[in-house]
Amino acid sequence: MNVDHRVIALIDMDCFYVQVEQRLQPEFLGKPCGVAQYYTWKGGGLIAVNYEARDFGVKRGMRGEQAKELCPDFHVFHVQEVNGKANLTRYRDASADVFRVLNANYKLVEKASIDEAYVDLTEDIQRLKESPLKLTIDDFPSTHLAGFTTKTNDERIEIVNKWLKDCESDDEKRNYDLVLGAYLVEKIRKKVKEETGFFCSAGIARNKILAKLCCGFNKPRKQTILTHSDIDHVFDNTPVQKIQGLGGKAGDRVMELFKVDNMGQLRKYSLDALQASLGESNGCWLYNLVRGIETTPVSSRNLYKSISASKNFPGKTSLDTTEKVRSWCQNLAEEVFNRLEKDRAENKRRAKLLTVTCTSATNETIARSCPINEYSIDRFANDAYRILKQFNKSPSTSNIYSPAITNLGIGAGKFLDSVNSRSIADLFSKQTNKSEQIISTENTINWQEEDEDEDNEQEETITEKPPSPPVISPVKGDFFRKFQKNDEQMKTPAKIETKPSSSSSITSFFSRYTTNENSCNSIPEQSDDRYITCTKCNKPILAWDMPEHEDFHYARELQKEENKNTFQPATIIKPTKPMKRKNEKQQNDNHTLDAFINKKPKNQ
DNA sequence: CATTTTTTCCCT
DNA sequence: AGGGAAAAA
Repeated sequence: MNVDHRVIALIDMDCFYVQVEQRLQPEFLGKPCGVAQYYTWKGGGLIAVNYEARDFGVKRGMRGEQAKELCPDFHVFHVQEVNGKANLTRYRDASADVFRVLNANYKLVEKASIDEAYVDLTEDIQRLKESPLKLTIDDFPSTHLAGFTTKTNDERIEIVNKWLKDCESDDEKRNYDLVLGAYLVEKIRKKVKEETGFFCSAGIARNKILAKLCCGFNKPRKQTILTHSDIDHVFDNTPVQKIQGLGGKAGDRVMELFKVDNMGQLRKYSLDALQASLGESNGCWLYNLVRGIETTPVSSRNLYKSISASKNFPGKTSLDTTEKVRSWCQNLAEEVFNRLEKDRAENKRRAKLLTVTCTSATNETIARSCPINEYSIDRFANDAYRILKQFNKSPSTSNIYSPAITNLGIGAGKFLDSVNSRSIADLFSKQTNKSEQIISTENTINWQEEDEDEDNEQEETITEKPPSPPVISPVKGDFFRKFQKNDEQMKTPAKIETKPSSSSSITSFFSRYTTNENSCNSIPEQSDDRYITCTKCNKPILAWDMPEHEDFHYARELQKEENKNTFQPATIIKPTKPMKRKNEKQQNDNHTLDAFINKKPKNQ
């Protein structure tokens, strides 16, 4: 029962941003609409278009003005602007409305994007089986079967009815849990509509990739089931790029390498053939997928791992003075701060790492990080600006910033629960009594001191609930993310491209840019108080990595403990990796991939 | 000059 | 840590 007897749904809100705006202004329901960011440049760029407008050929990415030409009745909603920057808060809040409903009804919900959720229904279906119920076509008002195109509702009913009959008479009842899954999804979608006002579509299948794929087959306001027996037929008509993870360069490479354009054509390739070109992990993943097998679990995570704000400054609008850069640091810092504060209140956690990203007019992107010691707009803005100063090539006497910045972003991540994970770990580990030296340095992550009163309470209650066991992920379905291009024959001479040599990388790297203003106080030299010595392994660990590092030790201990008692039956995973032992796996992968990448000749 | 703004995950 | 791919509205 481990193989793939799960039932997974992918729920996707229909043209979500448009629905959010229409909920606020219902008079636009039923009319062709879209949501655009900004408006001065050709009426803004559309990031969402509803189905009424799509009938006129309006597409995402178009300009508001262009949409008007195609569809004179088209209405453009504009994303809220704060300090001259698009602000997506309204949609994040609406997203939270949706997830409140999903989470209230199901335990295993994974937020896949602002408007998409995976739900693992397997257990709910088992429960449902205990009290049998008689389902009729009326329980499936918006359900379709993948692989069958129906023009009319009567046709749809005929198909679905036949399928329901088949499932009942099927002795093994292999498909019956998909029936129940579709039934549950009809119900949850109705509930979402009732409680949020939003319509959605859904796909129901035995794994995430298939659920995601078939969700797109009937939209909007419909759901589609993909049964095991229909997979071959569906894959014969599924372009490679339609598969999640293969929509970009990876998919192009697969098509080129194996001379295929749809998924079905990949069936004729052996596991070895796929692995030879794609590596052990990717080859295995694809081999199984083509046969309808994919084991990536639905993880129950609702919270963002990072919060960021960024803005493009294209062409003439690029940030070419220190004042502009300073000022936008302030604006972005303000947005990040506001969202971070809200997140702290709601989720009792704090971000520990601030990351500044910027793209220069030379089209080079850099990202640099520094620890967050204190939540404040000015701290974020100052830290960001101090980092950016390092990359300004103009003399400090000038107010010119060069090369000018065409994209600037500030983000925060590495969240740490205010209910400190370290104290939890300590409570459960053997030597409880020496946790004090972990956070002792002044310059490290001492935000705790401000919150002492509330922390005291929390520590008491901790003993009550044991920490959720570390999820040791099984053969995590890997995607194809290992393809890069190296075709920078461009005229842009690769600047100072003297790789930050392997040695003292950070120091040497910055030293190249500190011609003026070497008073970069918050990014200290190598007399590093950013490092803390781990008491468990005696290795120097970056301060902001310490909590994770601690978790690592903790998880390891737990695992040791568990291995004493239970024996792990080696992951039962299907007909996967036969030969190929662990012996040179790494070398093998790298080798084939390198050859693979370098081989690519045509790339204009 | 111009889809833009996010977010996550993988590779090195 | 930092760069980049992929995906979504």
